[in-house]
Amino acid sequence: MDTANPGNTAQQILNAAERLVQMHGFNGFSYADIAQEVGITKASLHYHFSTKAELGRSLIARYQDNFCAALAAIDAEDADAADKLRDYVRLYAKVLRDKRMCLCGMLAAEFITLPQPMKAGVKKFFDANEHWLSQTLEQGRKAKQLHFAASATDVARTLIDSLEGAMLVARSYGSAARFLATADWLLAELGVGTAAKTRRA
Amino acid sequence: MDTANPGNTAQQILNAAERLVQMHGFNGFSYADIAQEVGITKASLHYHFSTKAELGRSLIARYQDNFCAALAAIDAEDADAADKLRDYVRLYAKVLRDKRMCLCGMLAAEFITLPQPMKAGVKKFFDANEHWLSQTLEQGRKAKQLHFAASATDVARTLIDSLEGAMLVARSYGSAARFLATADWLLAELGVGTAAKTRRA
DNA sequence: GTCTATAGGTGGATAGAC
DNA sequence: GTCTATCCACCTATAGAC
Repeated sequence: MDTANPGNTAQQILNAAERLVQMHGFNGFSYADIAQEVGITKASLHYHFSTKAELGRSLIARYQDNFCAALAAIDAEDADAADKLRDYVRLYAKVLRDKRMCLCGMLAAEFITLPQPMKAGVKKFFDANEHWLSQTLEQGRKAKQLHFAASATDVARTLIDSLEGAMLVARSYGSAARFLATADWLLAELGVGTAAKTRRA
Repeated sequence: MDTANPGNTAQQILNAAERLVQMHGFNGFSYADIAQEVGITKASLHYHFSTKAELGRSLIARYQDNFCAALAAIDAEDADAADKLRDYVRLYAKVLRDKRMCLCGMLAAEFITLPQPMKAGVKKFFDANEHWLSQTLEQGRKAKQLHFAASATDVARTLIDSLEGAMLVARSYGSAARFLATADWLLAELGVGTAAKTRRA
């Protein structure tokens, strides 16, 4: 959790690897890249993560943990389903601001080439997103704040698919604005305004 | 164009490379993979495509040509904007049926790592999609068949982003049905029913 | 146009000293 | 925990015979 702590090498390795996967893909970086960024040799990396597959597995696990914590934080902060969805989109936008792709979106592209444990991790991430979104959507529908005809699960999947795709394409144009435009359209279709959070004052 | 023609080696190479990129990514295959599939040596590949970057460039160019031809075929067959959009979705679904990702969607994930000419080609592909969709959407709106509040360009971008993302995620689940569910939801939001084509007679 | 042979580099991974 | 040294498989690319 502490990027600046020089003692915590494993976390520094994960930080570097995470950035590299999100930027270049799992097949687009090497141990040499991480070694240079962290400032140790390739050989030393194997002490912390015996194989690249094991490093990849750890990477997804940490990403999922952090993501789920962020979702819990949203639930703690917002009572409103519409506010929650807006903050959910902000979570994606924050990743894109560093010109990164969602870790699991990137891995989804390379899915076929991944070792089995990583494949399972990627699906688990999407499943967790779907679960949280479904609940949030259902909550909003019951409160007559969100409006949609399909099942909450189907809409949740559409949101995941579309937001991941919006990140994917936005990176080719180097345009976070393009991502936000698509995100706004999607939320608008559900009845969520794009302006600042609804305040009850 | 003729997969079975044994004389047309360049096309066979492109066919193999296209499949490999769509399945594994540009950084996820090698000349050895193509050589095996086509049945010639690695060295012979360089006679047809001097470098991997040049092969990638040719790949995108052919893909774009075929795609634009498919769009022209849709325009020739359908008068109706709703029918055109349904056929557009079918174009994507057809790619996914072979468990492939859209070539340029895959390359968008690896965008940062691509040689410059390939980057330009990927953008051109998305731009062509946007142009065709914008026109089709505008046509449908004028005919009061499609309904949307945003600009045709913004909706076109949302459709591209969302369909690419739906392909991306669907591949992790090995589920074409998931792609189709998202595609149907998107079209439904524009007022396009998911049932068979509208027939006038 | 396709081959053999090979160059020159980089991939992940290991052994063993410190 | 980190290092040096090294292995071997694989990468893209080239030279030159056929």
